[in-house]
Amino acid sequence: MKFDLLHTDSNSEARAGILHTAHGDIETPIFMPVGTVGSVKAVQMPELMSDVKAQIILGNTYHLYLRPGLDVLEQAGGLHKFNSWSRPILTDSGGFQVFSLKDIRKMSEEGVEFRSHIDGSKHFFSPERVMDIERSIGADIIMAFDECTPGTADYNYAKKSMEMTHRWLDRCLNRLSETVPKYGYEQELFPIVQGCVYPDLRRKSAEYIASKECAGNAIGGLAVGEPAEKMYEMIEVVNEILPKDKPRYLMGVGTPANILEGIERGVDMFDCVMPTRNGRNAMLFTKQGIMNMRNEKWKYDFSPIEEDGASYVDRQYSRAYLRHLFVSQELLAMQIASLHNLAFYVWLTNEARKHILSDDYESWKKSMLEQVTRRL
RNA sequence: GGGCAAAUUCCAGAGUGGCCAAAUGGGGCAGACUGUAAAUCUGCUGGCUUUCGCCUUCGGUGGUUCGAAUCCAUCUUUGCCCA
Repeated sequence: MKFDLLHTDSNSEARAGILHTAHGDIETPIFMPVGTVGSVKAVQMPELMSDVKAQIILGNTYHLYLRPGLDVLEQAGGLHKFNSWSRPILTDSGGFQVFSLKDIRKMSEEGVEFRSHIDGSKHFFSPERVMDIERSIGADIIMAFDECTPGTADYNYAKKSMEMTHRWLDRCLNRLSETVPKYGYEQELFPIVQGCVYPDLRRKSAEYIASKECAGNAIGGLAVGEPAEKMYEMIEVVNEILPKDKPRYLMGVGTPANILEGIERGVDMFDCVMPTRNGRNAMLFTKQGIMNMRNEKWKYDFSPIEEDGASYVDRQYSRAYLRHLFVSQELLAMQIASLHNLAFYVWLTNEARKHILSDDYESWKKSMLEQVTRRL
């Protein structure tokens, strides 16, 4: 896996590059749709390819391990073949579930015991086990098993948690060195910086992660309860240390504004459930601002969803029609909204890339930021 | 023509003397959602007022009572049964 850094903006840390993987190239900065259980909810693969123009999607180790299970994935020949997504895939390790499923898991130095959210059964995730599972899933980029520390953690907890995540990283790397990919193409591990909102911890973590010289590096434990300003500050602290010649992935972020701010601070890759989840819940992100499609104000608005939107659905359907679909709880509403939002997110990062390459990212970002944060 | 039953706030439907502006569900309106336990969750839903509170409302009218959605009389409407 190779990363070509094409250009860095002269007025900020914003970068444009290309990440080469076994399943194709990824032009950065990029937004990666989340497909937790092997499917980007409410969106078909052909739509994801040609309408959203997604270059890479995510899967989740914890969820795929529980369903469909490793035997199915292995017999299918890996996740790419199973879900028929031929472009790159990244799997998150289950580290986020350590955070989001904190009530049904027990953590120790050895690893994490989850009680399945589906049937309550017990499953033990050690760093070694997670690497084996990610081998079986067969993503191009596999994330290290970490603890996603809550943004509200105190210093001592954050420090201990970070140190354990570092030890887990070593165990992940060891396990990977002892095993080989199952499906004949390379898999690269991205380690994850933690350290909560504490600059010295973040620096320490970034140094440790950088020292491993992995193919790419991730920043985790952000957008989990801390103020946005803290998040931006932590990105700056970390990106001063993470190598410039490797892609930087800000995990789980975020709003269009978060993404523009992240790019400005040198982040190359983003993922977030927001475009799909909020889309299913009737929230549309557009370059003019945010729309709640359930609102009565769209009832008689027969204009296109977004005149110059990034997807065909924006011109195919009117606001009044989409509102009708949401009010009627029609499945098509979620499909249209998800497709629209994902297309917008990918468009936003592609547009950022163009402006980085033409060296006017800062001025473009400033005007775009004003627009996307408006409420329509 | 006779008998019985019922009429409640947008809808359905509880409530049968004060704890009732009135349960619950639906609908409506608004908000939340950041490496997905989420097609989920939260709030509001008679009017006025910052709160206290006041006013109007349980088919119409007239009563009984300190007090009525609740009791009585009558009218209207609807449903069911018998002819």
